[in-house]
Order: sequence, then structure tokens, then C-alpha cells
Amino acid sequence: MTTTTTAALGTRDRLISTASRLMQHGGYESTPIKQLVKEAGATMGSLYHFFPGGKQELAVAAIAYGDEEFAELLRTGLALHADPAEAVGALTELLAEALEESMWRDGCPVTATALESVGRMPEVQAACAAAYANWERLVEEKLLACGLSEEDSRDLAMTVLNTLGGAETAAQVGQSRTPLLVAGRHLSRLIASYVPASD
Amino acid sequence: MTTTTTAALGTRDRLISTASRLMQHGGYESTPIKQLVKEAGATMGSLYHFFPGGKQELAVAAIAYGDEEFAELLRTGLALHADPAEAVGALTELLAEALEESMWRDGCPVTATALESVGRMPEVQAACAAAYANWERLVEEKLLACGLSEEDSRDLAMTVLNTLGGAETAAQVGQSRTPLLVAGRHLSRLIASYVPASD
DNA sequence: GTCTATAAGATGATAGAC
DNA sequence: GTCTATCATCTTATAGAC
Repeated sequence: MTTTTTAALGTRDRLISTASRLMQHGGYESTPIKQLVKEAGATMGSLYHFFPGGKQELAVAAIAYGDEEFAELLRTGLALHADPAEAVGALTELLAEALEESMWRDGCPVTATALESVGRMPEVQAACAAAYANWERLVEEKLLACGLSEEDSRDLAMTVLNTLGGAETAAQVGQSRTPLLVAGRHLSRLIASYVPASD
Repeated sequence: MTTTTTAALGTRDRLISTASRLMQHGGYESTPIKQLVKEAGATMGSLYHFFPGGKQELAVAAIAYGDEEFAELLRTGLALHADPAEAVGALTELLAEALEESMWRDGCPVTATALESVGRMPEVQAACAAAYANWERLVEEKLLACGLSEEDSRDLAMTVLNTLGGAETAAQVGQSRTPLLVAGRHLSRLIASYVPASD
């Protein structure tokens, strides 16, 4: 059996998932390692046992964890409708729901850290770039499967992800679902304008 | 005569513009107040003389400064073409150019700080939200002037800003103009689909 | 693998002379 | 208004017992 509850995870995994959650909220610099260790139910000794590279090494693992977690959410959302335009619209509603439920804190798991990392922490930056690429691939595959050209699929996937990311940031700062829901409608319209007639 | 060179500014203004630039790069927590003071050519005494509220009070002023600076860039970009779809496309090229020239550091002046501020620094968060609203209004007015309905103008302005913001983040992390240029093409297409026929 | 205590340095903020 | 010196605290990281 594969469990997903935090309590059943080993210390290493608890450190990673806790770091991912805290970095999702305030980014890297806003996340003191002591608070992280405490919330994970671990100790400083355990942290440096599993991550000799310290905070940055843990951050790389946390970004990769957030990458896969958000990929799962993307897969779920994209599978809600066969039509890609409808699927992206439904996805924005999923994101808006999760965001408001978390008191506007659970936005994109990497954006805050990504911006801090540019030109300062190359390994963290690379992990963030890999996450974006991974997510884009998921959207791209959905569009390809719906008959869009390779170029259109690649480009649209990029804009879909970037628009969702920007709208999520605005939703967090403004504490409102509107940016995400409006983005959903516009992305649906944009995608629909590329979808080949299906009949 | 109104000068725009840093050297001619008073200490207070140098602190604000320096804080804006450093926060644009790494956000709030990544910007130590001592480095800030040093780069501004000021001293700790001056900082707390002008900003008794310390780092957070300076951050609020810096966000407002970045707000107005980016608004000026937006006005410039939007004025390049009468047609709003073309104008937004040209704007993305402006942003991509400035971003690469700055070694991918000069992205949106508020995003990094905005994400750190959510639920932690209400006054900073409010300043960031005000900046977004200010920028949206500029795009909205452009669209209104081109004959779009009030609702379409408001919603499109929101998505234009959020897509630009998300694409700029991706461009920074991936060190590539592509996300911005692709966003420009898609936003142009989206806007064009709303513009009433002009003949 | 885990734990506590501590080191070594950075950080935001203040005091008080000028 | 400006400056330097200093404070109290926090931060990452390590040491060494268990």
C-alpha cells in the first residue's frame, strides 16, 4: 500500500514536503530552517544528515516535490474534459478553489522561490526551470492529442502555464478568484481558436 | 529642470529607487538593509530618519516607486501602435529587450515581493495590489479607447497583465525571450478577437 | 538516525555624537 | 541630516553525545 499521509512518511520525506509547502507560501528566504525542521517534526541533526548541502540542497528537493505534486493536479484538471478549451477552464476553477481554501496561500509551488533564485542559486533555478518545462509538456500533450499542430501545442502550452501562473499571483495578492476565472475564459477562447473543427 | 539621474537625487529618493531595484531582483527578504543602504550611498542613520518604520516602510515606498516606473513603460509600449493588439505585441518586445539587457534580472518590479507579502506584510501587500490595479487601468483605458466594451476591456486588461507577468517570470527563470514573445502573439490574437471591425 | 547545545556570522534596529 | 558603533536577535551550520 502506498500512503499519502504526512504522519506515515519518513523524516526525509517530511522535511521535503514541509519545505515545499513553506516555500510555496513565502519563498526561500522567508523560510527559516528552524521553523521548517520544527513543523516537519524533525531536528537539525536529521536535516543535515539527509541534506549535507543544507538549505539549498533541501530546496532543490522541495522544488522537485512541488513540481510532481502540481503535475498531478494538472493531470487531474486536464482530464476533466476531452475538449482542451473546456479542460483549461475547469482547471482554473480547480486552482481558484484550492487557492481560496488555503486562505490564498497555496499558489504556484515554485514561483516565489524561482524569482529569488535567478542569478543567485543556479541549482535551485534549474529545478524551477525543469518544473515549468514538465508542466508545459503535460499541457502540450493534451493539445497534441486534440489534433493541434506541434508548434501550436508547444506555444499554447507555454502561454497557458504562464497565464495561469500570473493569474494565480494576482489572485493571491488581491485575494480574489477573479483573475483565475477570467484567465480561464480567455484561455478557453484562445485555445478554441486553434482547435480544428471536430465534425 | 527635472533630472532623472540617480546621482542628483536626494538621499530619500536614492534609498527608494535602490530598494525598488534590489527588491525587483530578489524580493524583500533577499534584500538586506545594509547592502541597500550601501548601494544607495546612504547610511543607516539616514534610512531610519526618513523611514522610521524601517525596512517595511521603505518597501512600501519602493513598491509605489516601481509601480509608477512600470506604468511609464506601459504607457510607452501601449502608445507605439493605435491598434491595441499590435500595441501589446510591441510591448512584449520592449519587455523582452529590457529583460535580456539586464541579464534577466529586471522583471516585474513587484512580483517577488508581492508573493512574500501575502498574509505576512499587509501594508506591502496592499501596495502591490494597488500597483496591479494601476497597471490594469492603463491597459483598460487603451482598450476602451479602441471601442471595446467596458466589461471586455476590464477583463482583457486583467489577463494581459497577468499573462505578461507570468511570461516574464518564465523568461527570467529560463533565461529566454520566448515566453514573452509567444505571450505577445497570443495576447494579440486574443485582443483582435474582441476588437470591433474598424471599417 | 536523532538529539541538544553551541558556534560564527548576518540581520534589523537604535543611540548618541556631530 | 548624517555618521559610526553597538545591541539584541536571528540565521545557517556544526559538534559530539546517544
